Amino acid sequence: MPKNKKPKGGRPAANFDPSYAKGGKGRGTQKAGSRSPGHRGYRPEEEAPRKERWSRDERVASGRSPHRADREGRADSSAGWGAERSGASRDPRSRDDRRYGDRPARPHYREDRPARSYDRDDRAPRSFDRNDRNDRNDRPARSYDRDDRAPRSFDRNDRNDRPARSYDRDDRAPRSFDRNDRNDRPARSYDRDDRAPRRFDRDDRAPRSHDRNDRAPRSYDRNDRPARSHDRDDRAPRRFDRDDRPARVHGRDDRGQRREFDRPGFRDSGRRPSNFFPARDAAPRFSSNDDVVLERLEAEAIQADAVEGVDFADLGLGGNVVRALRELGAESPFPIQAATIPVVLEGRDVLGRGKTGSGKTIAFGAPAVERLMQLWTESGKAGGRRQMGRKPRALILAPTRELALQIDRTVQPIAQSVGLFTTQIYGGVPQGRQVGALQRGVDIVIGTPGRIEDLIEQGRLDLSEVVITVLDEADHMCDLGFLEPVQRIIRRTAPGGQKLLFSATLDKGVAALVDEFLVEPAVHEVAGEDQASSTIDHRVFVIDNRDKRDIVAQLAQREGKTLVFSRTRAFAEDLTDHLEDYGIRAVALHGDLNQAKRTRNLHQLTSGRVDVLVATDVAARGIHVDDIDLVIQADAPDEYKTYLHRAGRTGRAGKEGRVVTLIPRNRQRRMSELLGRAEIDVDFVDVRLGDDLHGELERGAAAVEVETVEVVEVESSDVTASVADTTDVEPAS
DNA sequence: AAAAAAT
Repeated sequence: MPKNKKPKGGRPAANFDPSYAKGGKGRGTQKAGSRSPGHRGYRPEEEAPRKERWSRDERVASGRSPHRADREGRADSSAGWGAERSGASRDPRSRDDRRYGDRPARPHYREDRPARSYDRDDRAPRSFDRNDRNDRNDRPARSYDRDDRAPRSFDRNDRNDRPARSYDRDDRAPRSFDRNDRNDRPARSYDRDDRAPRRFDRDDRAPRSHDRNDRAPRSYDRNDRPARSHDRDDRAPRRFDRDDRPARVHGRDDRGQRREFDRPGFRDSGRRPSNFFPARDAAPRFSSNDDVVLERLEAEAIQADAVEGVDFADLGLGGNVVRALRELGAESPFPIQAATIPVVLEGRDVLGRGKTGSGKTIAFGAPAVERLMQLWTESGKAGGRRQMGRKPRALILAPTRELALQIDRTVQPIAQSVGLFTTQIYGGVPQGRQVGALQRGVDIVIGTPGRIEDLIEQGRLDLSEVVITVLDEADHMCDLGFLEPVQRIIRRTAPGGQKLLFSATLDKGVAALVDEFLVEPAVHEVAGEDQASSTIDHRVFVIDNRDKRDIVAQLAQREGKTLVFSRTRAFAEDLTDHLEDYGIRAVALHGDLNQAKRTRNLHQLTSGRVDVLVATDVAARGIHVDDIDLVIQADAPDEYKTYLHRAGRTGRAGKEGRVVTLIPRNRQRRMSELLGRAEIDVDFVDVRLGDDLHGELERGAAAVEVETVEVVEVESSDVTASVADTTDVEPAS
């Protein structure tokens, strides 16, 4: 769709669609949005074909309601709940008409969106045959042998006509042909609902006695902490003698090796790489309390099989919340949820660790909502309608915008079920809508540190009544660059408020926050959540670095969703281009893209419109996309935690997944150490361009299963094995 | 190196 058809008043024509004026279905009326009533339906936001792609994600990303607004004034998530349902049911029109017919004007937003004709897919044709590109089935088998390949006439010199690279793919020249030409692509459901019920497989659980009273006593050595204003007198007395703690129920100490690193003096042993916990190397202030968090984490392990027969109501959640969870697809609690929900409801501070994809969002989101509701009731303020300017009472912080958005997708319906309002506060989108929501009154703020601080400084966000603060990916939020803003934000919340820290890799790195803000936190993890019980198959290919892009392409040339990690934004772009050169539809996700594109590109993967997403570590943590079955680490991570989080984008909720890490020869030792820290045992395989890589993956899979079993035995009988030795341990087979 | 504010 070329930019043509000048609209009235010099408004940008980008979103104007001529077909619209020709009388598409239900388009006759002139309503809000027609700038000039005499003009034939100038309503840039209502151009028919694009509507289908105006997804929930995009609405939410722009600060709008996840709901489809039926009329003005109900566009933010906090304004629309309930009304949509009842309004929609009375509306005699078809669903599509309801969806599109009355949409309020949103020119200020739509104009932010790139014009369709600048879409990545509309780029100028390259010199090879485009028609083949999108039909993977018809394309002749490709030899990945470099010399064999037809010279790529689309080599970089052809691209001189491209503008300087801004990573903004919308700068590209328009392409003439229509998107609808793509009928030769394999059929695909473009209509996947991101909020589809969780398809978590829960059949592998064993029975459990859900008895909270036989929990081990906790140990504390924090007598120096100031008393907390909160009323905690009803708590059971606690022991302060750490040695009294019972041994872990689970025989194997799955953190034993990591603890080796934490021991004083280990640093001097020469085995510790300098980049391990760099922040703490430079910050001796943690030294005395280093092990505290870790020790407690281990003390509170819940058995993974202990949730059999327990439902959310048993854990103390109210009927509305339980129903909301059911609608989200969560019928019964996962272990980490069973562990943390009752404790959060008690009002205690909680540190929670559950492996990637284990359901942490609900583990903190549902009880936070329920608790907010209870506090509200106790204070006698419940039941009233929304009050203007009601200050937020819960805050959820996340490290990336995409994660904040995703958390809101889970928490908002839960909050809505009890009449509470949420809003997202993050950067990259105009703040007006977010501020508007705050002015109307919001109960739960979900966002990223930068914009939250910004709005605080502007005096538009007041956290003084926040009594529940959640840090998702809490260890990451304590990394250099994040920690200080996070501290400043938490200091703005109500003193004595409840704090919940969650992460799959929660470790002593959160000590800075724990010491300042938490009081006698309960620490929970799920026992036996180690790599041996993982559904992820790990592989390492040792490659020649100059073949990296081609090997990535060869690996990504497959059915199924693939997530590729790159260390830098520039390489993510480069790889994306390279994949497209191979005819693999791929999009990028990194911080050089504007937020609209980030959201859109991620949605391209979740919706299945592309199979390959090339991302920086912006996508490493927390992001859930159904059915990613292959993660390719084009660049190996530097930290074992990064490895675990990236790998955790696949194999979620008991599904199978595979991770392939590409490393050059000279990185084998470092990689081996990293994997040791992550407690993953993998054989390295030398691989060359042109090898049957997928065959290699399949061959590896069977072997790994056997090895994994062996590793458990080795480690459980020798928890003191040094990390450096771990990957050298050869299975008996 | 990346992420997180907007300018």
